[in-house]
Amino acid sequence: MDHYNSLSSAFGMTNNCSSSSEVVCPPIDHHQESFRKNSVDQIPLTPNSLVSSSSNSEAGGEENSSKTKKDLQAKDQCEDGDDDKSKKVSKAKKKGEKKQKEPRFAFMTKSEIDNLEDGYRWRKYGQKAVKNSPFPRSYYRCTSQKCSVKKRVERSYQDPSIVITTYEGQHNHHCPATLRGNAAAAALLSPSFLSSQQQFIHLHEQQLFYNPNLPITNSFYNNYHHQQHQQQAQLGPDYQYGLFQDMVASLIHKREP
DNA sequence: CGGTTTTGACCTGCGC
DNA sequence: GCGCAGGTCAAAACCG
Repeated sequence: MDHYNSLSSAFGMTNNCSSSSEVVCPPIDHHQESFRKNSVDQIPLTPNSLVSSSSNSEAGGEENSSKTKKDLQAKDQCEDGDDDKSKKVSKAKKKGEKKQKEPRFAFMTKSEIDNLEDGYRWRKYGQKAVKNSPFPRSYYRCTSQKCSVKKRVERSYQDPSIVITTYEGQHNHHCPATLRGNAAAAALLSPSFLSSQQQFIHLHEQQLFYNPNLPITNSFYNNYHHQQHQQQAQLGPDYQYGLFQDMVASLIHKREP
């Protein structure tokens, strides 16, 4: 299990990933059925501001309300009796305190399945059309109470075969799932209170562990590297991927004679 | 019947 | 200040 440790160290498995920055993932190429049910290809991703701004919004927003909702919040919500304006949830409270962003961790997965099995249980709480994309973005929250981890899932409009998953926050409980009959994999995952970044690493480490022949090739790495340069040029210095380079390089080194 | 998904409205942040 | 886009809420619908 050598590469296991190398991966962890490459990512700096200590909890301090720079806050408010979105970390992207390495490309790990594996087509064979891994311990997950999905066959996937993982590719790097983007930083915090995923969406660029432009003009046309096909999403639009049916603003012409059909009056339906309205009263819902007006009713039990305003117990204070303040201005009806303040209705809505008290979510944004914390006066003065600017809501800090949780560290995010995003990666791309080549899969026909949108919602990838990651061992945790999620409840969908929203879906939005994404500007310039025909594919909607789905919002999920961890079903465990007291756990505030969220994830977003969307399909790349550039390559519809790619699913972009963004985790936000850190689980404060054990992994409840059994990962599709693979008890060993579940066992590996469960003892941790992992950040989403760490979770991702664990997943890949497990995949590598159970699939020693995963094709992590130089050509794949080069392709990945090229993509990273493009992404960085596009997204600026916040885009972090140096660790991934190290990690992938280390994998190549270990696997290639 | 309880948990999950769907879906339109609302909130918030940001750029102009 | 306004408008847009992303994110969230919660009633209703759906499903086991």
